[in-house]
Amino acid sequence: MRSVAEGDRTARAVIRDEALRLFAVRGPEGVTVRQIAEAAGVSAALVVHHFGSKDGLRQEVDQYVLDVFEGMLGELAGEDGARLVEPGASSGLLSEVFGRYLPEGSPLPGYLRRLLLGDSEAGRKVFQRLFELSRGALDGLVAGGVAVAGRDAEVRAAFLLANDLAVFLLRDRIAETLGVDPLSGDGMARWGAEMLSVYAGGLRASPPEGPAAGPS
Amino acid sequence: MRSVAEGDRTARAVIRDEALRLFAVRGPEGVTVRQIAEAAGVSAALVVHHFGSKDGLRQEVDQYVLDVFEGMLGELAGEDGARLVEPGASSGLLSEVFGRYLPEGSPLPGYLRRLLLGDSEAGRKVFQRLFELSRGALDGLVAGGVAVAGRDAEVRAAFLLANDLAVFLLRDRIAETLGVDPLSGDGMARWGAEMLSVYAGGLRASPPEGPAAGPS
DNA sequence: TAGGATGCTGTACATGCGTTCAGTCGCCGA
DNA sequence: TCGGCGACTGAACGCATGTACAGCATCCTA
Repeated sequence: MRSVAEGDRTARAVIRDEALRLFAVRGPEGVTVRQIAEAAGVSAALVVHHFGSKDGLRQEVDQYVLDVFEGMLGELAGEDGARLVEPGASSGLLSEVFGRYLPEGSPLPGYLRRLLLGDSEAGRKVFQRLFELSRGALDGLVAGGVAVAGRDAEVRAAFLLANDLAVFLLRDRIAETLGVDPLSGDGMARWGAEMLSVYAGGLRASPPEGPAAGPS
Repeated sequence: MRSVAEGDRTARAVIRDEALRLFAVRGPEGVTVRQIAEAAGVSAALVVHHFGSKDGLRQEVDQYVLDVFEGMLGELAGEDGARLVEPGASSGLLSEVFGRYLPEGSPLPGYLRRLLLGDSEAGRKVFQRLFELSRGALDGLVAGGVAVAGRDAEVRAAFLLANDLAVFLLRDRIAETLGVDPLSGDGMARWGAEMLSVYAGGLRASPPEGPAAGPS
């Protein structure tokens, strides 16, 4: 038999994808080689055959996620950063990217979450890249007159990025407490409205009245 | 021998404390019973003898952390919530609490981090409690005229809480990228200044000039 | 059409895990 | 003083893990 299973992906690709899916949910430590093999419909020995070891597989999945993510961010690069704080924007940069490029149940967000919270080299890269993006977006906002650099533009950009990531990292907790998933359409509208309101005028300012309408 | 080791803590307490320390760094899954026993200077069998099982130990550590944390929050309850957005405040509620009640190298923040990010019942409780605190603080700010409730006070409180937790959850990544630990004295001053500036007047507003001085 | 390379499997092995168990030591109430 | 009791240990058990290995089937090449 010649390595074709599950459509036309090679068995190698199927293993990689199943590993990605399982790693995203339970983390590499929480998943066994045998479980990955079963999910991919192959033997445990084949996993080792293709990737050398479990850690080799983990590294390859890391790299794969990095590449896919970079591809998504690359498509975004040319756009106007000022969209971020404009009417109708989503509840953040990441939600925007995910909502646009990933299907509903994609394991990528979960995997990236673990990457950001762990201390892998891949995680550092992702954060560094996001920070550069945030830094650039802030510059765009300043150029557009929508924001000022503040006394410390680096810290201000990091503050905005951290706030953005917070919704993503605490999604489940927020959903439980608020009763609405902040990354769903409904949740993004409510979260985004408050976020934009604060960013536009601080805590003293009221959000606009109309549904999901931006500051004049 | 009568169960006295490491000062006057019982062996049981020593085991609990060492487990807390190790769990905070590597997570319960990443620590073995034998490692906990060695760190506590006892046999692995004694760990099981006192706590029934590894999971029993984990549950007890969870409860212990919950109690200590609740004690810290209780002492804070009577204070004026408006302190949060006032000049000289720290870079957030949690940093404030930790800085005030915990010694430098305390494992508690790390443990709480894992609690908040995992999906344990204890984690849900902690977040719920913090949300109530945030909700109350927002009410205090509104009463003091420093903020408005917004169109959706629940979401606004969650937004403020999530932003606060973000610094805490992403501490390492931020420190690497910015070159300064956002929870150190220096980092808190810089982070807090930008945070307060945005909360006071939005992204269009500049932070004040003086070092760590608040809005007029 | 021979033969080597490649995809793939079942089995086996060493290791480390959580847990059990029989037994020792020292304290304390009767 | 003695008998029970709780703290505590070393050794062992069953199990799951990551990995190595020998072998089988299929394909590509010469």
